[in-house]
Amino acid sequence: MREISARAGVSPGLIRHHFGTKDALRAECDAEVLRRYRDLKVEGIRMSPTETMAMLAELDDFAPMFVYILRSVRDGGEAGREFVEGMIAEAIDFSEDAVREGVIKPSRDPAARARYLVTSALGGLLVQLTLMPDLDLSDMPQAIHRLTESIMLPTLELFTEGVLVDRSVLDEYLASSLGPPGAPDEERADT
Amino acid sequence: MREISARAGVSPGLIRHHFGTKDALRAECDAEVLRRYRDLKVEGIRMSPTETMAMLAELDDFAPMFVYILRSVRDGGEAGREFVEGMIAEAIDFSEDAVREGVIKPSRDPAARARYLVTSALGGLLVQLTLMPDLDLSDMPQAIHRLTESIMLPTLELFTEGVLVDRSVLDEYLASSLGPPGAPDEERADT
DNA sequence: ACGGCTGCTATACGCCTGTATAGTTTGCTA
DNA sequence: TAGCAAACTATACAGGCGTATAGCAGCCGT
Repeated sequence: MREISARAGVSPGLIRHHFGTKDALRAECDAEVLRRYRDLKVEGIRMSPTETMAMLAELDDFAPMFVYILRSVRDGGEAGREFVEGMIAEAIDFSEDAVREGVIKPSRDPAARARYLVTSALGGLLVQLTLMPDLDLSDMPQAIHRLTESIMLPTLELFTEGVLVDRSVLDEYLASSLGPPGAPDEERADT
Repeated sequence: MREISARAGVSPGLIRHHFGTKDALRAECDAEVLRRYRDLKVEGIRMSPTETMAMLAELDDFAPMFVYILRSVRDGGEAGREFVEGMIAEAIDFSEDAVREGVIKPSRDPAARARYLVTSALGGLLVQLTLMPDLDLSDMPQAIHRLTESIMLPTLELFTEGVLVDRSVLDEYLASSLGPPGAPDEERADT
């Protein structure tokens, strides 16, 4: 609180006068960031979550917002969850279109794949950022830029070629979990 | 400190008496966990990082250690970094062998791929765990079990089939970043 | 039996944090 | 210009934290 007020150039009491409690301030900030993110998504052209993230990170204007979101995710608050679930929902929609357009392959469980891809991308970024020894908020955009670059090649390799040489592991899994082999691409109902 | 001592059933003063400062205690705990992890890796059969993580999470004996590690990674301390870098190093070795044995495909940048795969897997797990609304340490093993299960299918799909339908994106990237097409900067084993 | 060392507790100090309250300045309007 | 509400400050209070100090019980070699 005191640090926030100091950075704002006001006394600590004032921010309490305006926002009430600390949690209330946090809630308002969360709502504001969520709102801006949604606006961004609406006004922009249809982008994959990965593209959106890259854009958020590159543009200096959005960088603070981006680190705010990453922090929210890391800290596990309600805002973080909302953001991630939002991205997953977007990813599901986006994949559906992309599959229809013949850009990406269909999945046996599109929702699970979207969740997996979003959390992996977000989490991977988060881990690599938190493990950077000295990370100043000022060179955040640059750091993320370098990161996305170093991730580009492995991602594209994995996304177009996979890693495994043959299908045996996948087929074994499908056989053991879906019953008879050759079963249709149907997600199994969890008990 | 007080909570730790309470759980240990001793007075707060005692733990300070034995360990000195709080950071010293933390350092000893970090070292101990790192040591146990290394022992585990040495005594065990050669496992991929993913297998190791799954095992860590499933066995109730190792679950506390596993959440300790995850927390360290999330909090970005030295221990977390050491752990992640260790896993990456292991993954590099492991992939080398697996490539040699014809199990996984070679990469244009094996180190980058290993880093990408480890941080994604770890980060994805971390994000999904963090975003679980009510997470008790007692049902941690179960939570991780469910998580690994929900991740299994997308992972296998992605690892054996990829997501992209054609190679155009990858090829464009390779062309633009490596100069003239067909000029590999590292060993290149095309399919 | 006796110092002395070790394991251990009780209590308090100083610091930081979020919060509350009283008082002061500023700006708008009657 | 007077008055009043809103913006803003100064200061204090309570709680939690890591830490420091003083004291007590039990074990040990001599």
